[in-house]
Amino acid sequence: MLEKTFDPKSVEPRLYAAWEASGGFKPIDDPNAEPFSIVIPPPNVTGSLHIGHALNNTLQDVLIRFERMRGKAALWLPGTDHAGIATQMVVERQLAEAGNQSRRDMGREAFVEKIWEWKAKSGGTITNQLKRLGASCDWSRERFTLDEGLSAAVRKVFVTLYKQKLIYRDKRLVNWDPHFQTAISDLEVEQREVDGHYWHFAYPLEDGSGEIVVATTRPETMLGDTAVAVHPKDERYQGLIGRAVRLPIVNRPVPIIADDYADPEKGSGAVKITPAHDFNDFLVGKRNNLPMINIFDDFAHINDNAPPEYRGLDRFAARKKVVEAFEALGLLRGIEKTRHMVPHGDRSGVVVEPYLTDQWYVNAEVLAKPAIAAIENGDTVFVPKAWEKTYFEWMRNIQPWCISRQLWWGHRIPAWFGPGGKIFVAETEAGAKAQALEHYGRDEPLRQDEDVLDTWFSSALWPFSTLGWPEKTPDKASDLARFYPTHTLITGFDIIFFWVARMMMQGIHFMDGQVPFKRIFINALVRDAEGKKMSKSKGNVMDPLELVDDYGADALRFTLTAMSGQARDIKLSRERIEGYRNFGTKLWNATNFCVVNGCARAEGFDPAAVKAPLNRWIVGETTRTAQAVTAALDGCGFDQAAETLYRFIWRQYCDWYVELAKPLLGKPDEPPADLVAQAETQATAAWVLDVVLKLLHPVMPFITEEIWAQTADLGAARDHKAFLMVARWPDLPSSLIDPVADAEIGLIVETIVEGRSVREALNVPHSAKPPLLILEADAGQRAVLEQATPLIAKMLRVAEVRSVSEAPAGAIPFIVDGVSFALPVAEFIDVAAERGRLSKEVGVLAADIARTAGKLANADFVARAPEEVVEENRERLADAEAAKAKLEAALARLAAAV
RNA sequence: GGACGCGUAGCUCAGCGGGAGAGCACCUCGUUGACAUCGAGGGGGUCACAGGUUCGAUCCCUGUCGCGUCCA
Repeated sequence: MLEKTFDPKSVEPRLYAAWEASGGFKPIDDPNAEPFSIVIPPPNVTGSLHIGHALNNTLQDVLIRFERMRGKAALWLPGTDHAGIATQMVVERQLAEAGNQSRRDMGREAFVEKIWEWKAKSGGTITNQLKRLGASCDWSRERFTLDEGLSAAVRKVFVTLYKQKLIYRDKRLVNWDPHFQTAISDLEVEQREVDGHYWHFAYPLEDGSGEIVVATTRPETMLGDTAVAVHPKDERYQGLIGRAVRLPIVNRPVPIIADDYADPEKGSGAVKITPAHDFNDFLVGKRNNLPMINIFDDFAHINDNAPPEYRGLDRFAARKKVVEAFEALGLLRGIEKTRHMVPHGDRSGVVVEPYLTDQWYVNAEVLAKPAIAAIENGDTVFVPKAWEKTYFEWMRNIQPWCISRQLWWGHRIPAWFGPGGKIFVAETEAGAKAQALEHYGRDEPLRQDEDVLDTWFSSALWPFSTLGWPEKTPDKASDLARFYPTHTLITGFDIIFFWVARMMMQGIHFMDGQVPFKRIFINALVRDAEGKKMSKSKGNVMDPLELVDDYGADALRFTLTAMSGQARDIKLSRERIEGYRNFGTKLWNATNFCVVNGCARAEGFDPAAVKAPLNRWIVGETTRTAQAVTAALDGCGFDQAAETLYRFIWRQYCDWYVELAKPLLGKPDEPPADLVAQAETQATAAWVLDVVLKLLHPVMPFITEEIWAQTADLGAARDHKAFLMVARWPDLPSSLIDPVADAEIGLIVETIVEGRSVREALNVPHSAKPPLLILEADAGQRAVLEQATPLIAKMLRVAEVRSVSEAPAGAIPFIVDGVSFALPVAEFIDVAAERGRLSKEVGVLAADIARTAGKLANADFVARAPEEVVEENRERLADAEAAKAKLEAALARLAAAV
């Protein structure tokens, strides 16, 4: 007897600890075992588990548990990302709250020390949360992007790419976050739609012969304007191209140039060009050799390139002042309200500035070429395939990758500046000094670049840096040799560009052309029940840990797995999770039934040798299920696997097998007539349950492991006594499927279903136990039905199943699989209801006959459709006509009886 | 503006060339030998719209409308 219900709260922590202690999360040592590896998308070390992580990591765990059970050397390598800005911000905020010195007062070294202290104390939050979800990561191999090994990998990659001239310094526009005073990546920029204005400014022509009107949402940038552009074909301005306007306030002449960028349809058709503060204008500036005047400092305050009265002003104050100045000068030609997209730093929340600075860049175009080819030729495949379009789109239009960040938390760039601005790049300071000595012929002071690398730079190396590179190399016996390339990457589409693509580039470049993973599974994005992206500000976040508390990890995992349909959003609701919690309970209760009814493994049980049709049927259905689940998981069809298991366990095993098995099993204190059949059924039920536990384990590891343990001592010992987690995955041959048993049980089931439907439709009382009469059936069907009398009697609540030659008056007819039944319940019959039921049935059949007959009358159909389709329609027609004739006869009898 | 995707039962979604399914919700009934976190039955859909291809279209193609995401 099991406990009344499964209690996740007590079981989950106990089992997780036991699993981990057993060493079962580590790949098996067997050198013959096929390696199967996954690297985790490293969550930010500051992170806490949100529902997206829960989905992503559940799917990874499902896959790794599946492959582990299939006997592979399965490695799920976990770790966290140092997450430059996010982490620095968290610690800065904590310092401020505690009233400590600011980062700048404290100095770089002390501040970084503080971050490490913070990491030691709080950095493990998310990994502990993953454990609550059941994630079977090999924690002994856990890595951190800033640990010593990964830092060595970063330095080696940087130096190598520099030597190959694939890393270089350049002055370009970057996304500048004035709050953190650093460049940030495109990924860290969030476009937000905000209310704004178009200010229409008149720029007087230099010769005083007129003016040209430009519109802008950013008036302050006019302080850095170096041109006005018009479209080369815009007839209105043909005479002005090549002339100049005098920039108000600044009092600087700037040329009127012709450039395709100016859109004649927009506003006046003329556009002001500020090359140092707008990405489009920057390109216009490059094309036209315009000066680039930077008007901001690192805080986005106006610098000395602007007139004195503007210097030091914040950009928004400057905006106001510029507009006022235009108004005062009588040059403000209009203000128009608008809503437009404005870039914000996703961490700081402030408006990001395009800012002209010196930064380090990776020549991504060169690295992208083999990474594109790898997808084109199938070395790596996307699942679903459609995502490769997104990948190609970006990779074929790739821009130089800005990798330097003006932060303190991260990998310090291994570059040293010497006198005269000479740069020495080396993995160590000693190396740089040696280069400098050679270059200058004497010791000169070197200053290391203050900047750190983009966090994504180290993430891009994750699939090989975590496996021991560069210390280990692919040709030696090592994790790297064994587990690279990894097999499947499971991640979200939001980081295809920023992470997936870059791992492809770096992996191929540094691992002798070997791709970092053979398959990329892109999981859906989790949204709330309204389809909104979950965010704290919307207040619609669902905390996975709270859901685990309320329903157990298995229920959450099953829900996420079942809803993980490809290329689609997941709208999560508590009702759904509740439903799958109930599913676990159902399995628990079914197990309890088995236990109470003596179902136990039999020594040497052979599923192929069972005799009873019911048992042969369930063995076949179990086989189908095992095959379907295996195929689904093999192809990342997680939702299909979950769906298949749900249907089999609930709708077949519980609803039908267990119910139909009851007569064979007898009651605990009342043995059935056939002890051989009883024993066989007990053994079969236990066997099916063991298979089911294995198949369900990857999705619902806790409850299955617990049931596995609770049933460990029932009957013969299992082939292995360890955890279910490392049991052998079922591999059942199709020969276990018996079409004869399928047909027999199918007939019984359908008879019960139809009979019940008829009873309910006519309101036959539960207490009524009429006989079930067989009017017409072939000999085989008759034998099956008569033999199944106890089953049908119990489940259909009939007294007996008997063959008769003619239906008594008032008997209700129904037809299953060509068998004609009658239920004599004259005393309960509501004639009108029955007439309605029969007429409706006849109507449905008549419509079907008309459609099918019409089809078969179409010569083209008969000639062109496949033979089996034509045949199927012929059968359908014949069956429908036969059934209709019988029901019409019954209808006639009903009329006669009244 | 460009690219991609999506419009199937009240809701969330499967299906994707041969007369449409599930879960939840809803209605009726039920203390039947594990399970009320349950069981039995039921209602409910011109598969967005319009053309086309085909013997046959929810499924393939084109267009329209609506929605979403990413990139400008």
